[in-house]
Amino acid sequence: MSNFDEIIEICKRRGFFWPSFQIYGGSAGLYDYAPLGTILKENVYKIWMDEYLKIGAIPYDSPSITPEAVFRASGHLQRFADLATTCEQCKSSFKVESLLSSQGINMVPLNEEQAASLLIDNKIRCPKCGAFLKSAYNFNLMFQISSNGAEKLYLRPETAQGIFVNFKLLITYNRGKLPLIVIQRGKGFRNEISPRQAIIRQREFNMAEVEVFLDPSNKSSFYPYKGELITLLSNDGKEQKTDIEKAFVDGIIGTPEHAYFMEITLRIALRMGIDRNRLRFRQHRKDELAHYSSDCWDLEFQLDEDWVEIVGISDRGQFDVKNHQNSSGQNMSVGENGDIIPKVLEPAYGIDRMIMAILSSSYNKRDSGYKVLSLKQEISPYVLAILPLQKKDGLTEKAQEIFNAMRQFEPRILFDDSGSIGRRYSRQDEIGTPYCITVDYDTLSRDIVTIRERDSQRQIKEVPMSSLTVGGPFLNNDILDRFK
RNA sequence: GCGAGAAUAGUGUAGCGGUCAUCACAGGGGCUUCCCAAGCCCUUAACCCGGGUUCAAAUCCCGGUUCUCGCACCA
Repeated sequence: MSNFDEIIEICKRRGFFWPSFQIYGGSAGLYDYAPLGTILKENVYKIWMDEYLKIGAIPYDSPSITPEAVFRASGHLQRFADLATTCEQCKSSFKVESLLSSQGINMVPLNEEQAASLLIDNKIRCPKCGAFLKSAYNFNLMFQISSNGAEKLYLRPETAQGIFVNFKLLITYNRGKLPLIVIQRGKGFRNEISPRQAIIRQREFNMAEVEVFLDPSNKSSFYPYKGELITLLSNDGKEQKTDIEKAFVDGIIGTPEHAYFMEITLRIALRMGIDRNRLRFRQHRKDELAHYSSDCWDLEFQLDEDWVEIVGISDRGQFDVKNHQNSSGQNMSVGENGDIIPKVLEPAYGIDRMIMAILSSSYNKRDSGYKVLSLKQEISPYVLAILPLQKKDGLTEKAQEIFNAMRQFEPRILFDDSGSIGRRYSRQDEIGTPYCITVDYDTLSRDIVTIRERDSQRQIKEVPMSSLTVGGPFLNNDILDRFK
């Protein structure tokens, strides 16, 4: 089993995520977050939101269902509904548009019939086997949904458009000031041809997007501040471990705001517990840029042999705001003279992939072969488990009493009295709970407990019960400093 | 979407025409043990779905679904 497979096995067995609708055979590319994964995901979102609120971002929440007009303006309608053809002889599939352009025909067919007749009229052959291509079909990556009105509706492939269309309200909310940072978490939907690798490529997935609106004429308000060290792979093929500020000064990263948000992104990933040594920023080649993007740096995570994109930080320029201004007729310019169309930098986070990166970074095996998720305290579904040493002599009742007191101020807490104590420690290790409190005979006689730390397996003994059951959140307790 | 392989308890698996469907782990209950998945006993729990072949199908055949791996796709 690969590292990835082992993590998936734990996630299914312990309840981080499960394939959806299994009793009816399942459905490709859809996953449920199980109980532990649901808490973990909220913790991930919280860190993300915290870091952006810190720098003055304003949050937003728009619908997943989106009318066609929005995607006509954004360019998604054309770019998402590619016309494709399949060779009847060798079964290979191709984009009609790219076949035509390779023959010097620069036409974009508007529908299936037109695409088919273009193929036939120009006697286009299959690049693989040479057979004539005769038919075309619509290859749509957006989910269209039905409604009782005439208007066509789609499930959004990114949350961004919900922000762009309401730019005017948002900039007014911000009292007309640029820069403006708007953040939105939510579901995105893409009709992936072949969903793969559990929660890595899904048809419905969790995103967290940031739209940074900037004055295109002004000097940037953002400048890399820390000089974080990370591997950069630029689109000229050069790879180097460097600091981000220096990379900007050296011209590897094009703009100071791009560098700044790369640093923010790296900080978020590290705070979540993603392994720095398995991260890199990779710049998109010109030919792989999205239709709205002029430059893009992805934060990628190494999962077994593959590099997986977990965040894309894309320079969208004035593309979206301009398009929506033109299509809607609404004036979206800002500034004292009303003549500024803002440009946009977009850090877009794939939350499911970040979760996979977190789990993979945290996964370890002890010498004994038992598995541990060394999740950061902020991220782990539960921070604490209360365990009676044995199930008799009133230890369970005493442990229950402590549990009931502590859960008043520490909701991420578990109680477990089944099996042996060692088994219970292992169970908590496997779901990443950083601390266990053991209730033993000394607790009964002297009101003291033992705290056990997950990664070191070290214990602090003789901790007065009252220091835990009265007061604030468990993680704020000074006693935990003794594990450092 | 194509090609190849696969699908059996919660998880990982054995069985490859006739089995009370194997085993391990996990789960529940008990005995034992006062600190790291020990041991013993009991227990819950599965042949992806539909059709066909056959006296008899988890097993063979045909569809579908899902998964894995390649190719393609990833705006």
